[in-house]
This record gives sequence, C-alpha cells and structure tokens, in this order.
Amino acid sequence: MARTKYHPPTIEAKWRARWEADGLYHAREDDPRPKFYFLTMLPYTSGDLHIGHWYAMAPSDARARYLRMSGYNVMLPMGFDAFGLPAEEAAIKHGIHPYKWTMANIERMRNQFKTMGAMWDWPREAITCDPAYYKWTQWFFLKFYEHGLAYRATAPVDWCPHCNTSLAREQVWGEDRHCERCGTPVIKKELEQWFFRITNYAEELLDFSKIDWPERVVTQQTNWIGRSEGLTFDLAVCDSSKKIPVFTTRPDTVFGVTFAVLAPEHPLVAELTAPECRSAVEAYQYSARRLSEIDRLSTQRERTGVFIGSYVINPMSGAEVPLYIADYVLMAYGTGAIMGVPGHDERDFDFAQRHGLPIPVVIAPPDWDGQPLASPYLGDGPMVNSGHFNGMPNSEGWQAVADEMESKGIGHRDVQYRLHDWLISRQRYWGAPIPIVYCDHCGTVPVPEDQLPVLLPEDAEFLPTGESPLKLHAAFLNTTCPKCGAPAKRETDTMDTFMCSSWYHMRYTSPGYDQGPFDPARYRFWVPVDQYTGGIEHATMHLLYTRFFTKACRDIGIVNNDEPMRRLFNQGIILGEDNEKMSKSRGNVVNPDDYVATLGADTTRAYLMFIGPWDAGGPWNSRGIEGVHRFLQRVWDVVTSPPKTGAHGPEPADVVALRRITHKTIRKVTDDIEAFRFNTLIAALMEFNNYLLKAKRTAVVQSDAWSEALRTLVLLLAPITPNLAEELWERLGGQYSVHTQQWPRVDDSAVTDETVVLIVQVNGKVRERLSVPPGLDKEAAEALARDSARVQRHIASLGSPRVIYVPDKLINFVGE
RNA sequence: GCCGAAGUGGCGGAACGGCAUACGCGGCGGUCUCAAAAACCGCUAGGGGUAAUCCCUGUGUGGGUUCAAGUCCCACCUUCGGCACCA
Repeated sequence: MARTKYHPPTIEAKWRARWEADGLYHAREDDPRPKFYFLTMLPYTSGDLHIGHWYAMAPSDARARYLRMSGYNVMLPMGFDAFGLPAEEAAIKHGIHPYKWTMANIERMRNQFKTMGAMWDWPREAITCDPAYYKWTQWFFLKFYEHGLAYRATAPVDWCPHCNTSLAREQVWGEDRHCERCGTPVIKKELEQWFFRITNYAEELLDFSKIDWPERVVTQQTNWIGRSEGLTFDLAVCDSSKKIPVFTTRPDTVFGVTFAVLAPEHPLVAELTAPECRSAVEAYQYSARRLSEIDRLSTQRERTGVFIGSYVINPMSGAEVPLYIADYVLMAYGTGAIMGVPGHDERDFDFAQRHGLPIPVVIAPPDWDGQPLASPYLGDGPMVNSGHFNGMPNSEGWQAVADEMESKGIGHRDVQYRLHDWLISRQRYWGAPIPIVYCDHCGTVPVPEDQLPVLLPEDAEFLPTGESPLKLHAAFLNTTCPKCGAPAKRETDTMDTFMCSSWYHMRYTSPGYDQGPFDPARYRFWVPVDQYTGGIEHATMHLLYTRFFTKACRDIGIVNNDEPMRRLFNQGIILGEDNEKMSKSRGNVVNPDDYVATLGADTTRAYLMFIGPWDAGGPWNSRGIEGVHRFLQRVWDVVTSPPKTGAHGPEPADVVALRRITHKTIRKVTDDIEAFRFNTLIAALMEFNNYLLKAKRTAVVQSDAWSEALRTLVLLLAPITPNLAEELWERLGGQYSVHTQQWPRVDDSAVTDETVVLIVQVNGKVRERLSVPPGLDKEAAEALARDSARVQRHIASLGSPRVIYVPDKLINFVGE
C-alpha cells in the first residue's frame, strides 16, 4: 500500500497559523447561537508548561470544540494568575524584578499553550498582575469595605515562617498544619489583619441546589463550613454577677454537667480566677500559649487543665460545679467555653477521670446495671438522673430540654459554623495592594475610587530575609490622608491572590473595559460559567471563595446571579511513569514540548485523553503514547491512501454493516464526550478505524457509505485531534473549517441490527450463542435454543427446567 | 476517630443486574528482509485436556439477595483524598 507519512509538525504549524489569522475561535456577543461559557482554572505563571497543564486543558478544549460543533456560541478564554510568592523568590534569588520574571514566564507559557492547538479566545486574555486588572481587584475590596464585608481585626493567625506571611485557614493543610504552597508547618501569630465576612454566607454557601458540582466538592465544602445545631445558654458564676455563655449540641445531657471549662485565652479567666489559684492558672496559660497548634490539636494528647477557683451553676439541676481552664477548649469555636458532660462525651470523660470528677449517667445505655461507666456512652437511650425528663428517650429529650430552657429564658437554639472569616492580608510585595490609608486624625480611610489603582512601586528592594519590600519603601508607605490631607501611612499588606482569581471569570466577558471591572451587558450575556473544570485541590479554597465573591457582589448590587459556575468537573492528576507524583527531584517529569516536537500536539492530546477516566488521573507511559500515535498514523492511512478498485461493486450487506458501525460510533462518541469519557471515546474511534482498515480491502470503498464513514471519522476526531482533522478534512475535499462543521447526527435506521446474539445459558453458564432476528418471542427462542446440540447435552439431565427469557439478550434454562 | 472515592489480566484500563477483561501497552508467533528496525497479520486471564465450537476456576476478603452479581445489600481488609479536641 502506498503510504504517505503523517507528519504532525508540518500540519500543526500550518493550521495554527491559519486559525489565528482567521480569528476562528473568537467568541462574539452578536452570535445568534445559544451562548456557552467554558472555563478552565487559570494557570499560575510558574514558568514552563507542565504535562499537568495539558492534562487539565486538552480535554476541556475537546469538549468545548464538541459544543461548538453542536451549535453553541462557545467562549473558551485563557489568562494568567500572575501574582504570588515565587515571583518574589526569583527576585531575591536571581535579582530579577517580579514583573519582568512574570511577564517573561507568561510569554513563554503563552507560546507553549499555542502549540496545543486549543480554541482559546486569546483576545480575551487577562493577567491579574496588570494594573488595569488589579485596579478592579482593589475596587472590589473597597466595595466590600463600604458594605461591611471587609474588616480589620487582631487575631491569632496562621503564619508561614518560610513565606513570611499570614495565611487563610483554608491555606493551611494536613495533620501537621503546613502551608499549602511551600509545605512548611505554620505557627500562630497575633496580628492585625484584614478579613472578609464569608461567615455571613455560611448558610447560603451550604445550598448547592443551583449548581451541578461533583459530590466530592459539595461534601468537602459542607464539612469545611461545618454547621452544627444546638443550644447556647449561660452558666451563672457563683458569688458573681458574671455569666459564661456556652454552646452545646447535646441539650439532652445538660443534667450530666459536672464541670465547665474555659479556653485558656478566654477573656473572663483573669477575673474569675481565685487568688490562691492564680499562679497555677497563669503558668498553665503560659504553657498553652507556647504549644504549637499541632501539639494542641493532637487528639492523642492528655487532656490537661487547671481549676481556677470559681464555680458555676447548672441551670437545669441547680448543681454547683467547678470551673477549669483547659487547652482542649478552643477560643475560636463557639463561645470558647463548654459544659463538661463526662458521661456522654469522650473528651469530657478523659478530663473528668484525670481530675477525679464525678461521671454521672444521664442517658442509660442498653442493659445498663446502674454501675459507673467504663467509657463514655455516646448512643441513644432513655434519660435518667434528669429530673422530670427521666424516662424520656433522649432524642425527644433534646427538643424537650431545649424547649424548656428557651421558655424559661435560660438559653436559645443556635447554629454554629466551623467556617472562619477569610483572612486576605499577605505580608508580601507581589500582590494587589490593599487600598487603605491610616491617618492619625481620620483613622482607617479607604483610597477613593478615582485614585485607583494603588500601584506597586517598581523600584522595590528585595531583601534576602523575605521581608515585604513595601514595609521599607518610604515613598509608598508615606502618603497623605485622602480625607484631611495630613501625612498618613499606606497599608503595606497585599491581598491574597485568591482574591484575584475570585472574579477573573467576570473579566473575561469584557477585557479592556475601563468603566468598571466588567461591562454589565456583556457580563449578563456570558455569566454564569456553564462549564468549569479544574483540580479538586481548590475545593475549599478558590471554589469556596469565588462562590462567596459572587454572592457578596450580588448583595452589593454589582451582579444579579447567585452562583458563578453552573457545572464543575474535576480532572485527576497525571503521574510520572513510576506511578509517583511528578517532581524534579524524582526525575520523572514529562516535558510536553518534547512530545509535541516529535509525535505532535494531536498525539499528546489524544494520549492524555486515552490514559483512563479524566477524573482519575494516572501514570504517564511513553510506550502508550506511541500506541496512540500509531492509531493516528492508521487514521491517516485510511483517509489518504488510495483504495483498491475492482471489477465487482460493493456487497449490499457490507454497505449496511459499514453504515451500522459508522452510526453506532457517532452515538458512542457523542454519549462519551457528553459524559467526559474521553478514554472510551477514543477506544470507540480505534475500533471504528480498525474496521475501516479491513473494509478498505473490499469493494465497499466504492460505495457512498465509504465516503460517509471517512467524513464521519474525521468529524468525530476534530475535537480530539484538531490539526489532523483539519488536514484530513481538506484532503477529503471538505469546506474549511472542519471545526465549523455540524456535529454528525445518528441515523437511527442505520443502527438497527438485523440479527442479535442470543446468549443461551444452562444453570447460569453460557453454553451457546445464537444469532437470531430481534424481537423473537419466548417459545421461538426456546425452540431454537433446544435445537442446539450443545444445549441438549447440558439440559439432558435437568428434567423440565424453568426458562428465563430476556428478549434479544439471553435465555437461561434452570434446573432444580 | 469521622466523611468521601477506589480495589478487575504482566501494565493503563472496558463492562444499562445478562458473553468479565473492549481499546491500548507489553509479550509470543508469523509476513516482509541477507539481517535488524519499522510496518502489517495472528495469538495472548489462570488451570486441566492429544484436541475441540471441551471442562473447571476466576473482578480485595467473608456472607447475603437473584434464574443470573465486577455491578445490588451487610460485615471486613487495603489504598488514596478530605476533616479532625468544632463542644
């Protein structure tokens, strides 16, 4: 067979240039087709493109291309998350300014991205470190401030000693509480910082009814927000007018309270400590402060604490119980104080044992003999030792006790969340400056809108200590008060980069717009994002922040949608050939450029999609990509090599069979791409192509069905391998561009089977396969099956078996 | 500890409760070649059997439901991810 070689570099360079010159992928608002906003999480400007970028983006592009061929006006933008610490590290290490470093990286990455052959709408590009962009990031901050959603407070915050900055709680990970970016364990620091009131939205953020997001993300966000229902009530302090509010999720156990505990840093400790206890209490507070958070949070630790010399009154039983401080009680949750119910709480049980406190039972375990408990009882049961609630099932008692405490004015039903406000201050240079000025006379003064952006000074000095250069930059720091004109100081902290990425999807709708962060009309045209894709690692960071951001903007009146992204898909992680996470130190990093230069972008794209389910990720395999390349070479052969021609015309049965597999393949590929199942989609195309390779040796190549099959193959490949498809489409005489063609439609009449394979089982074991016409009735099927010698051999000993018949599928003879 | 996902050939992985292992990699055999590579063709779960269109066993483990279970239910084991003194 005469064979021309498939040469990707030539084809890919040719079509890339043509598409760019034609503006083939620029989405317009005057397009009459229904809009579809397709978005992939924007990449950080780390330098070189990684195979992980390809893995995240190539399948998204394929899906976006499919939607475009299916009649949508698809917008697929691209931009860069360009603020962040690595730029500063490069400045310290190599003496190159963060701006230069970042822009050089963007230049390189953009060129690498362009080799992917994706349908990105480059004119919409947004770069978050561009003053024309961060001007609006600052504008959003001012709007939040104006509406009480941004505030400054002193709090013990997570501090990364390596990055030299505070972090949001969402950015501290794992059991060892490490920095999400650099892996260094964090420490606690008492600092005055800016926060966003994301907790105002805790309840609404738990509502996922307007979005179609993966269950995993919904669960993670739900757990992170951590809603719990309970009761808040006051414990009155004996011989004092003071009351200590406590929160409990177990009002049914209030009668079992035998002590109460304050967090060591609770504001009432000093006041309620008896003189004879003072030295012990202060010593305990001191040691608690010194403990790292890791130690303090360890559930393995013994539950230490000290009595502070005061007593509180159990409002239900009237009992007076001792008051302790203990570091297992956290100031940051609830009221920073708890009631101690040792009989029915593991931590309280431990604590009571250590301190010789009584452990009464107030909910009876099954078969309880009245003896003291060997371990806390956490299950349900009837209430005991609980006054007039005795005998009531505790589940009922929960409500009954709460009702009584509410009616007596002792307490009220309450909801607590684990979610904290979002800490956005970063003690770094390379971020959007927080547009605030501190004036001795006027206090905290927002920078007026017409003075935005607050520009980052270009002549900053980067110190090897990692200190933020802004703190030491006199010209930046010293300013005048926008209100009174007196000398004042600028805020030197910059904003968390997650602030920039919370609204980039808004900017893409109208890049370059200068009357606001976006053009409202174009925003309404495109937003919400119809399909978002990205890594699961952002579940409780970016994906939570951006939802908050949209809701806050809605309440301020900036937008009118409730959610930023309607659908979400999380792709997995591509691993090295050794099945380990790719890293330079392991030496298992795959460089996409190498494969693009040799096997081509199309092969690289198709291989990444073929590896396995997209959400599963998986190991790279250098032999595997060669297999996919062979497949594309065979596609090239089928389409381009001249067919044999013979004297005989095509067999009608061959034509019918060819049309059947053609249209079955259309159906399979369409279903798979709708469900993001790229791996089985490509497998179906391989099967189709294998069939065509064989069919090509027959006279069927002289039929119209043959050219239909070739056109179909190329159209179905277009989203996966856009360059190859464009080239083959041209060679088939198709009109430019293959990417503006209509997606093939299934001809149902072509798909209908003339015969089906009927499985014949005896006692559930397959004994025969019969080719029968579809729609056979039970009697006819049974008769046919009983005709088979093999079936007869196996049913001979069964007597008169039961017969299970599933039309067109299976017939099963079952004995005894 | 709690929540979630997943365990299938030598490997990556397929499989509306109905033929387990599609597709690809690797391996084996063949064609072509002086030879090799490439390409192409065929075989490839394990065991038994001279052989068959033969028989048996097989989807992490143990039970169960069903004519029929990789798939549904219960219990467990392992791996990965998230949360973790959250009252």
